[in-house]
Amino acid sequence: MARRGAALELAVLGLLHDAPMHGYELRKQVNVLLGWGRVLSYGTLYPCLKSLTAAGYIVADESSTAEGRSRRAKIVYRLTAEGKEHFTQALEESGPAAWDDEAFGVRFAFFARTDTAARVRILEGRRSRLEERLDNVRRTAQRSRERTDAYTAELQRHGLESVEREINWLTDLIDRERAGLIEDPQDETSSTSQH
Amino acid sequence: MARRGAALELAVLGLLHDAPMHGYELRKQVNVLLGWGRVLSYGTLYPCLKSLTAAGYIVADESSTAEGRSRRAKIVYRLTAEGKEHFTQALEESGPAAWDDEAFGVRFAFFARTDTAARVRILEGRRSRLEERLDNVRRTAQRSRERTDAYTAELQRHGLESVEREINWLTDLIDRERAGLIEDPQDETSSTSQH
DNA sequence: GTTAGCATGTAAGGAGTTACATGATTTT
DNA sequence: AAAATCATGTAACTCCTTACATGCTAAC
Repeated sequence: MARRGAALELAVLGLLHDAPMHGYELRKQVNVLLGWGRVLSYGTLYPCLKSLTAAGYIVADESSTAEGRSRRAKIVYRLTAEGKEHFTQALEESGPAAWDDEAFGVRFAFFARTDTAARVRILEGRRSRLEERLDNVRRTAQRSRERTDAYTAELQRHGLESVEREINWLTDLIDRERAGLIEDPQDETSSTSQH
Repeated sequence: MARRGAALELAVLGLLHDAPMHGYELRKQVNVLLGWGRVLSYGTLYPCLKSLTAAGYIVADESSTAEGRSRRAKIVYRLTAEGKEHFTQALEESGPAAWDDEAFGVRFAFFARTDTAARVRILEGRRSRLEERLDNVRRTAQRSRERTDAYTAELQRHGLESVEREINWLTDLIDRERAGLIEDPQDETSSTSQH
């Protein structure tokens, strides 16, 4: 596994883990997880559902609305036992595949079902990935005498600032994880969540 | 035009407008324009250069290093008159095609060669696109009782904050444009352009 | 002399979009 | 009764990446 399109599959599996759903509803939820206003098309979602069905991770319950014939079926997808197993295993993975731009958001969304150690590993991995990028950019920016107009400089500045902010966010989250301020929602041990 | 892959073509044209370059150097520069640490592969760049050559917008100067035979050629690409024309025309376009995530960065990078009116139109278009997204997300977030765990909420919060920050950045830039604080580098007439 | 960076490409395939095609249900 | 939203899919296409294949040139 750890293919490129794994993020979508994981999102689907995780959402169906919460509750069975139609493809239509699923798409909206996936859009939230994928975040930042990008919308997933049905042309991507339905083939994905098909392949997950073929793999045996989900099943399609067609409630054929009585007489069955001409009516277009409404399909509710739900997770199988194998699907649950697969999802759980996928959540253990805390290596580079979980740090990618795409995958990270989805992994983060399911942190409630990920154990603390893995959470910290993922957050730290993500952070060092971004830090790497940051000084990569900074190095090449110095080295090559590049296009020096004010707009290019402003674009660069703004980009760096955004990444720095992202890194700070991750640092805060890591600190909070380590301090145990974010509790496992399954745990009933009193969580004194401090904003 | 205004195809999806137009951003890369525009970037190449714009960079070659500054100076003739090897494909190798071009890639590095494009990476800067595309920003945020993404790197363009040769598998994308060279076919693009080929198609731009076929279109007559650029020419490939092969300096066959004397005897010409077995040596692998080093190729310097440079803009033709038609390419220059095409680029200039492309910069006039200030509609939705210039507000896309991909395209916007590239358009911004060439703002020095774009007139103030078009700059403001693009910045405003970009801003309203982001605002649209923002309250789209906010609306759907309220409506559907969705996954309520702390991590999903935090992800959402962080995403919204980032977009808001982006909008503020754009607002500042628009104000500065209108106040004429950023001058056209070519212009010597002190333009206090007040929209 | 060998590593690192410079330099040019191609073939296969993956991930996703757009546009199309169809129909049911709810709200106004 | 019309409009909006819910709902399911497919075919063609595009952009881009990965992996491969080749060779030159400077530095250590």
